[in-house]
This record gives sequence, C-alpha cells and structure tokens, in this order.
Amino acid sequence: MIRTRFAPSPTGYVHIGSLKMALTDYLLTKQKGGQFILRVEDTDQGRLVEGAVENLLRTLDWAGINPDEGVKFDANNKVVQVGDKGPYIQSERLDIYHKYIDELIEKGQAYYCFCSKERLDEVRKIQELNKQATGYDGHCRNINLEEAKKRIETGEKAVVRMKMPKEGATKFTDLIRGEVSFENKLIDDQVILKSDGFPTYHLAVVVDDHLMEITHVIRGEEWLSSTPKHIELYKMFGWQPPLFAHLPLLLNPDKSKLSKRQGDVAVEDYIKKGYLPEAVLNFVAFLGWNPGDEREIFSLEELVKEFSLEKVSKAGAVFNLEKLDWYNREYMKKMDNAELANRCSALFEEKYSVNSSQYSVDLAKIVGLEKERATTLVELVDNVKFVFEMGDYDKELLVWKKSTAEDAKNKLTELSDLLNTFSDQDWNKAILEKKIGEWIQEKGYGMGDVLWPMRVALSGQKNSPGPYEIADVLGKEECLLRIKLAITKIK
RNA sequence: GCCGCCAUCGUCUAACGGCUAGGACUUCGCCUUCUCAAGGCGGAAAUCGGAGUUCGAUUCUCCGUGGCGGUACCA
Repeated sequence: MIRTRFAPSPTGYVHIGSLKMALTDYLLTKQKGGQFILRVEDTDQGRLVEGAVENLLRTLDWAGINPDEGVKFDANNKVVQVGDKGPYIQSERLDIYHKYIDELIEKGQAYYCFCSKERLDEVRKIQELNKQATGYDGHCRNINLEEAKKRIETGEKAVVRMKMPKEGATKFTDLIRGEVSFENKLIDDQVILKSDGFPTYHLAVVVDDHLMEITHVIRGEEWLSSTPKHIELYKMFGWQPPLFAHLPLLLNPDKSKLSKRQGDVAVEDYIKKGYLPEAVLNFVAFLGWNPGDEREIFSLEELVKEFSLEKVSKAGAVFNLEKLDWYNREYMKKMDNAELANRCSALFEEKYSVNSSQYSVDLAKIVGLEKERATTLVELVDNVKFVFEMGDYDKELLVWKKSTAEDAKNKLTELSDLLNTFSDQDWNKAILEKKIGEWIQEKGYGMGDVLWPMRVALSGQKNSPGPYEIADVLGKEECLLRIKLAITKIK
C-alpha cells in the first residue's frame, strides 16, 4: 500500500509545477491503489494568504485530482480534515514538533543557537571571501545544555539547529536519479526550530511524513540538495526514510526555473483563460514523461494506467505554451458539443447574459461553429459573438473578389427569394447545402459569388464559419433578416 | 565561491552498443476550399567538445564546457 502526499504552502495560488507534483502523486497512488494525502505546510507565518486553502482545493477539484485523506472539501465544499493521522495542517501540529525537537535536544543531536543575524551574515561573508563553502560555523554547537537552558530562561532568543555529523557522506537512492551522494561536512547545521516557535520545513516534513506513513516523497528537484538533511533526521529519530523521487523542474523559455516574472505560473491563470483541465493535465504530464511510443493524447485514466517513474526524464523541461495551446485545441475539437457548451456556460452567461439551462441545445450548436477555430474556451465564446449581436461591418466586405456591389446585391436578393421557399423542417445544414448548391449550378453562378456575400451577410465578418453552418444555427427568420439588412447596406 | 543535478532538431521527446537518429509542437510548401480554420501530403531542423572502452558509440567511462538547482530563523 503506497501513501503519497501533496504538501503545498498556502500562498494563494497553485503553481503549475505544483500541479505536476500533485498529478504525479495522484497517478502513482491511483495506479497502485494507495492513498493520496493533502497536507498544508503553513510554517511560514509571514506568507499566509486568506482563502488560500479553499482556492487550492478548488483548483485540485477542477483538475479532478482530489485527495483521499487530509485536508479536503466535504459534500458542501467546506474545508475539513479527514483521516486518523491528523491534524493535516502544520500550524495545528506545533506540540508534536516540539516533542520531537526536545527529544533531539535531550539526545544531543540538536542544540540551541543564540547567534544573531548579524553574526551569521558576517560568518558567511568571510567564508565567501575565502572561497569556502558557506554555512553555519558551529559557534553554538558545543554550548552545554544546562547553560543554554539557563540563557533561554533569562529570555534570550534562540533557534534550534540539528547537529549534522562532520564525517562521512550521506547517500540515498532517488527513484529518478539513482544514487546521490553528499559529503556530510558540507551540510549545514540546519535550523529546525525558528525563534517564533514554528519548525522549519525540514523538521516538519520529516516528522509529518513519518507520522502520516508516507511511502513515496515526490517533489521538485529544488529539494534534492536538502534531502541529506532529511535523511539524517530520519536516522536521528531511528525511523525508516520513505522513497524519494525528485522530478525535473519546469522551466522558463530561457531555461531558468519557471517563474512569475516570465509568464503565468498559476493554474488559476490557465483556468481563467479557458484551458481545459484535460489539456493542462495531459500537457503537464508529458513534460518529462512519455509512454515510450508515439501517442500524445492521454486522459487522466490512461495516465493512471500507464504512468511510470522509471520513464521520467532527468532534465528540466521548458513550459511551452504553444504545445499547451495545441493540446487544448485537440481536446476542444474532440469534445462533444453539448459537453463543450457546458464547460462554456459560465462564460456565455457572463458575456452575453445567456442562460445556459434555457439555451443548452442551441449553445451546443453555437459552440460547434467555432470549436475548430479557437484555442481556448474564452476565445471560443468571443468568436461566436456574431450569433448574439451583429457587428457594424463594412459593406465592402459583402463583395466577393472582383464582383461588384451590384452583383452582390442581386445575388443576395435572389438568394433571399430562394430561402423564402424553404420550409422550417428543411432548414438544416445538409439540405441548405444541397439545395443552394444546386441552385447556384443551375444559375451558372460561381460558388463564391453567392456564398461569400451570404456568409458575410450572416456573420458580418471577413472570416467566419461556413454560410450553411451559420444559417443552420441562426434559423430561417434571423437569416432572412440579416440578408435583408445586408442588401439595404449595399445601396 | 562551494555542493549537487543535468545535457538528442528552436521546444517536448524516442532510439535499454548496431538501421537513412523516429514522433509531436512550431515553421515553410502543396492539395482541399466561398473566407478563416480544420483535414491530407511533403520539406527544413538535433546527438555540446575532447579523450578513452569497443569490430562498432546518441547510448558506457573520464575530463572539459554549458545550463539549472541549492547554498535562509522561505517553502
């Protein structure tokens, strides 16, 4: 039974890289029938953001990767904690951390440090000057415990540091990178308890992962070099460390770690822009992984079935928006019109005040008009604007190639007469196409001479879906109205 | 600076020592066509460098080089 956890800090938004980690956790656990746990890591009190947890859960829900245990929504979308290994919010676990920190202090594996920020800066500066590895110099490492306790009783501020061994090396096997080794003497005596009484990430993550019986720690490569500290803590406590997998980082186009400065990194940004969760997940999963053959389109279920850490590449991957766009277009094209309309319903309501429940059948048709032309849902809804409100278009547009305005007017008038003879039952794309096509042939007109002005009359746009599709969506009455309008425009 | 990780088309990647180095995105050309898309066909585009090991290296080893990450009382 495997247990994984997604353990973000509630900073207000979900980084797209975090989503990739959460997805990987999810895929692995679902594949092996384990539990996926959500833990909130809020040990940095200075970075708390109101409503961040709700937002986090909403985003995961959008993606369809909901936790089995830990912090989650209940049936009414209220944030609750589920599971017998809680609490799952670190700020509610302070007494637990203190207990374990005290244990290390008593065993002599951690110590109080009274060094000021100024002294630490000074030490670092000198080390840099001498081209040495930077790190804590162990100034307080050998202060006798009795004395340290006395100093604290008198009100002196202190932090607690772990006592890294000075000899040997810490080795561990990363599921993606294989064996990794660090020399102990170069590893810092990491602060594990801050002066505000909160533990640092390093201590909290080890204690929690152990107590919550996490089997696989999946996180970004930025954690690779602090892993030996964690391994050492496991050793100090006498615990079995979990398996580690450090995933390659998502990169900016300039290959630096994906950052806010160079574009959108929040999943919420992509939701807002109208990307489908299917596309985002598929895209993100394929950054640094592929099934080994040439398939590219994978549903979440298929990913669960086929994903494997062994096939994850070691190098970072540039977050390439163009490929994301392609995925989104693919999923939009493939998607059933009714479903697609459903995904757009909020946008329709917002943009055109169209009530989705009332118009759902029509919305499906409308969405079908532009789904092969749009990259995102937002773009799709924008593109069908002409269905709801005709723009004020240039009459020049009604003229096809070298035909004249007079030509266009005559063709539209004749077409209008023809369309008048259509019964409402006959008013659909296939019959319109057949009958109008035959009529054009009989008359010996050029296709474009009729279809171009017809299309522009119906859409008001230079570029648009085909005239038959638009006519089908608009209905007979509206079409005749628009054509009449176009004719009056010409003269 | 120090430590670690990494290295195939512009980008995402395939090729578990052996083929004209394959696919996708992007881009370009052609076909289709009332426009724009979509679709179909085709083109351009890569093994960081140098030594080894080997009959043979994209693949294994070493050294360079480059990129990235870490180096906080942030995660």
